[in-house]
Amino acid sequence: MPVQLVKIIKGKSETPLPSHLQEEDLNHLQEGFDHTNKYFQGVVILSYPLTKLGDGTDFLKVVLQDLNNLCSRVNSINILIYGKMAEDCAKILRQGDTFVVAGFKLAKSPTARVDGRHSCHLEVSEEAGSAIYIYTKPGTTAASETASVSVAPKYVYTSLNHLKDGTIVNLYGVVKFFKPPYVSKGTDYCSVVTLVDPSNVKLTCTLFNGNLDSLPKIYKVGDIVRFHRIKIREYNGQMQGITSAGFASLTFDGTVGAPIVPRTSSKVYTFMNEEQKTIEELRVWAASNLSISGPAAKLSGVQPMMFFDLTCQLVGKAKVDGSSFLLKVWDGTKCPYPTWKVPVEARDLEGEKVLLHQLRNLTVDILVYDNHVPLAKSLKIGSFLRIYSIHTKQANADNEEVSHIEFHLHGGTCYGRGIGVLPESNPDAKELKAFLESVDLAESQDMESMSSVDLDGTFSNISDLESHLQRCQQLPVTVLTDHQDLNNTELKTVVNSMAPQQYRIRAKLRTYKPQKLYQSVKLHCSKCNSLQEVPDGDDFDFIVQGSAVTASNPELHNTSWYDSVTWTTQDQKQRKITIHFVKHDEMLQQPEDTLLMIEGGTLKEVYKLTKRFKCVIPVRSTEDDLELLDLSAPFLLQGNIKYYGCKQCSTPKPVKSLSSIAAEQRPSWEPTEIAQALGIELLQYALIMKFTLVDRTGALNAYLLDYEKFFQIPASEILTNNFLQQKMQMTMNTLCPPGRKLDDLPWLECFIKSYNVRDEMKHQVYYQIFDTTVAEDVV
DNA sequence: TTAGGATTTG
Repeated sequence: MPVQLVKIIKGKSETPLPSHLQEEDLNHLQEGFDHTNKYFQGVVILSYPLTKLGDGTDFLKVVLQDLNNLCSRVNSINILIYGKMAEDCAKILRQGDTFVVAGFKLAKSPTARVDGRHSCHLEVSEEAGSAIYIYTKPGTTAASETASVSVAPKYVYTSLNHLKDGTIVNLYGVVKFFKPPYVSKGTDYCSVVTLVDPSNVKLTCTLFNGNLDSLPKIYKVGDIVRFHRIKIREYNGQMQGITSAGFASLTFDGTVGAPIVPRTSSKVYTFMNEEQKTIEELRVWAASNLSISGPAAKLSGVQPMMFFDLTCQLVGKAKVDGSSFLLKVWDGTKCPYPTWKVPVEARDLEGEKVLLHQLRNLTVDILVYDNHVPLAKSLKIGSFLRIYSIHTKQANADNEEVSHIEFHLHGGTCYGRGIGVLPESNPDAKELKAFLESVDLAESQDMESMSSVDLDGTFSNISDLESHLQRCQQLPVTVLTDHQDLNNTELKTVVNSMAPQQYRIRAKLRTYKPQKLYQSVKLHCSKCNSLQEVPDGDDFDFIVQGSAVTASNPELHNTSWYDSVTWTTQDQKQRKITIHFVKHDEMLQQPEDTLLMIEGGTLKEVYKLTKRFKCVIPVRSTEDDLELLDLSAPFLLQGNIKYYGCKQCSTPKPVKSLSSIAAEQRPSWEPTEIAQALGIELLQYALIMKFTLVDRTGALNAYLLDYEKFFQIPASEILTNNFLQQKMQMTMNTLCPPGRKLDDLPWLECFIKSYNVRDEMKHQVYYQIFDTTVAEDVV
């Protein structure tokens, strides 16, 4: 406790000084005396403003008067306070306070002749192990006025709803999101931490430090942190925390009832009963107000196409190439799928050879990329890790019969992707260690006993899985939604017939394209039948930025059907943003029912608004109305779906055409309705795939254009919903199980139509699947 | 300085 504020109750302090300290007389403050375990006490008669030295260190000069030597010629002495202590003292010190200093260094005072004070001065700093006690009378300082206990910590903590731009504060918070420290592009490690507290306000902090150890030791969402001297700034209209000089943190397990042991790199920190209470209160609050169920999984529970956090032990590591690095880890459980082995040179593989061999069926290879490589390289074999947001991917190599699962830690830090080292004292590391010690390696090497795995909870043993596969071989995995009365036509007959015609066929899916299913999502115009790629965010960003150049026309603000709000961003760019909230019955509706139009926002701000409001339409001003932006950008955003219009078929109308929908009894703000009002031909999200179908007579390629009917997954949601991508992958694995011989593939029942495509050069017949859906028990 | 939460497509 380097600086402590003590309140005097009835003339007495309730916290006596440590018993080993003895008071030193002013006259004994001379060079050559031993001042260890001594303290000097005086009354503050003068306190200079806090300043900074040339090297940026905070500095405070205080003059103390010795009340025991009031009659002496020299009865005052200069105290020079450096660093954090100077800053802390400056905050709470008042003239008239009693000031106790211990652990000081004594030096000749260069100003003694001029100021007539003691020939020496005392130098104190936290680094020197000094301690300062400030005794104050009730009502004389701001801190003591609010203190309700006899010992008030010197630190004042600001709740997250009271943060002000440009201040340096102390605060507590529960971790809602974090990126484990990673090597930034500058000189430091960086960690991003989002906190929340009972005021329900969030604060995202960006923390830098050249020393990994100085960043908060956060291991999971729900951990509780105490930050000292964090700087608050406004960024993009929101408060942001950033490390300032002297930043320090403590981190605590967020579990109610767990021991309160601060994790910190700093040797000196204050922590008192009052603060224990704060932690316990935050734990209780978080338990009922914060969802902390992370995407954790054991290797036994992994699925293709998922992102998860893995707590594991490092068994081996190897360099792969410049941008990737291999980690071999295990968690004692077995992955239910064959896992890939990254080929590396034996001499590049670090780790105990015997152990690597023993655990070969239990370790998985995780390939980490780009910014994670330096940290991965530095990991020690045997250490316990938590790897955040590992991606599992299903793939099959050309020479493999069955597909395998790959584990990737992609580059970047989205969603907290990264690697954290757990100390052995960490409860999760302890639990894992105990579990790993209990694993019977002999059993794990017996593949038979390990193969009765629980595939996504559907099959409890291998015979269930087999019978499911058999079912797939007997009953078709796709069914017709119409035309059941038709007979099947063999593929040879189909291929040899004239187009256009329609057929019912029974065939096997030998292969399909694209293999990367996300690549099958396109935008389709049902009017001109054109297909186009889904634009990426960069195009949108470019258009949004371009539109921000047009100033909002104030004459278009606040009409009969919308209210307008304009503000200027606090950042250097001083951008003006205007939002028009569409009203209903002259009233604003609940945000979740509200359509708004935005001018001058950034892509990020647009996305943020879609989280809260039903519809967002980016617009810009003209002389007499608002208009949509270029149609390469979405004209409408709902939730995380972006709606686009066909450039060729749309004739955009002024935005006031929307007022008719706003006037409806219950505006539903359906995209089709909005598009129609705005003269937009809505592009529909569709999955486009090419199926190579075979039967005993022949083969043909048939196209599938599916909005939702075939896979029973809305195509519009595939790109933004990982679960749906996973579901689609599983369906494809049933329709076309990787690594199977043709005989073992399941049957598909499809309805197809043939059609002619002619151009000047050639004539071709194409086939398209329709009126077909994946069987109910396959989805 | 760095990053400024909001998955890659190796």
